[in-house]
Amino acid sequence: MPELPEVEVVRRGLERWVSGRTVAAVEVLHPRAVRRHESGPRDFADRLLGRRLAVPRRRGKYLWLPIEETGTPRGAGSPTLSLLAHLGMSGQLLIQPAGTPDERHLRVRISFTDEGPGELRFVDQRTFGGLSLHPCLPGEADGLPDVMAHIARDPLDPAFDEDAFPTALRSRRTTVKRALLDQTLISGVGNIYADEALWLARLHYERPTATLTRPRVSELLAGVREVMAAALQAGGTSFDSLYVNVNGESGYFERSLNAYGRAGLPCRRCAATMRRDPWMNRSSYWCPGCQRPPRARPAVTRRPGTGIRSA
DNA sequence: CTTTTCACCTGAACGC
DNA sequence: TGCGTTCAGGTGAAAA
Repeated sequence: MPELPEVEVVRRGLERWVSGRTVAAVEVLHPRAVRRHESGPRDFADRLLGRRLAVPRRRGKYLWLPIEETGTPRGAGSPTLSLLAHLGMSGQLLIQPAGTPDERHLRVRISFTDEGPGELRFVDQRTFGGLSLHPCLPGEADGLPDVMAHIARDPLDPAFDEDAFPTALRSRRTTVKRALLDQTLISGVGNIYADEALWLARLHYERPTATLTRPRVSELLAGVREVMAAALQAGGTSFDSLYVNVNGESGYFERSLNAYGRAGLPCRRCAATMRRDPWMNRSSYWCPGCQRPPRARPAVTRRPGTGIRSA
C-alpha cells in the first residue's frame, strides 16, 4: 500500500534508472492501466514514442516524469507534457532486463533506445493505479500535470504552508483522521501512516477537527513527518507483499509500526491492549489507554441570528 | 459549496 | 475439497 515514503523510493529509483532515456516502444497489455489517459491506449503509446524522459517529480502519492521538449536546448522553458503514474493499491514500477518473463499482472511495458539497465514495467494486480499523459500547468517548472491542480502539497515539500495547515484543518467540519486522508488538505498520507501519526500525537481518530488547538495540530503534523521520515529512512516501507520498489525489492517496516496491524497487542507506550475498529469500510488501529475517544457530545444546531446552541 | 458514500479491482485468508 | 464471504484501500464521481 504505497504511501508517500514508498512513492518517494520509487521516484528515486526512476531518477537513477530512467531519467534521460528515450522511449523506443510502448506496449499496453491492459487498457485499464491507462484509463486516465482519455485519448486511449494507442494515443498514449504514440505520444511517448521517441520522447526523452526528464527527472521524475513527486507530490504526495503521485509521481510524474516531465517529457523533455524536442528541438530546444535542455532545460529551456517549462515542460508542456508529463507522464503521470499513480501506484494505487498494488502498483509497482520495475526495471527488468529485456527478455525477463512477463509478470502475471504486467500492464504496461516501456522500452528505451539505449542498452541501459532494462525496460520499465508497470505491474499492478488490482489495477487501481495507472499511467497517463497530461498537459502541464503553465508556469510550473516541475511540469505538474494539470489534473493534479487539486492535490495539496505534502508535508515533506519545502513549500508546504506551515501556518495555513492548522487553520485549514480546524475549519473542516469533520474528524481528524478523515482530514488527514483528504488529499486536498494534505497529500501523501494513507491509512497506515494516519494511524501511526495519530498514535504518536495521542489523538483518537474520531476527534472532531474543530476541537483541536493549533499547537495540537502542529504536534500531529510533526507526527506525520516523523513517521514518514522513519519510513523513508528504512527504504520505503510496506509490509504488503504486493508492494515492490522500482528495482523489485520488497520493503518491510512492520517492526517500526506502533499502531497499524497491532490489534490485541500491548501498546508500546502504555501497555494497554490495542484495538481495531471498522472505519469507513477500512480499519482504524488505536490505543484505548493513550488515545482517548472524544466524549459524545449533544448534537449542535445552527440557527440564523441565534448563534450556536445545543439541541 | 461541503461532506459523505460507494464503485472500482484481485486474491489471500477464513468459515462452514 | 469447495464454495461463499470478508478484507485490503486510494481515488473521484455521485449523492446527500
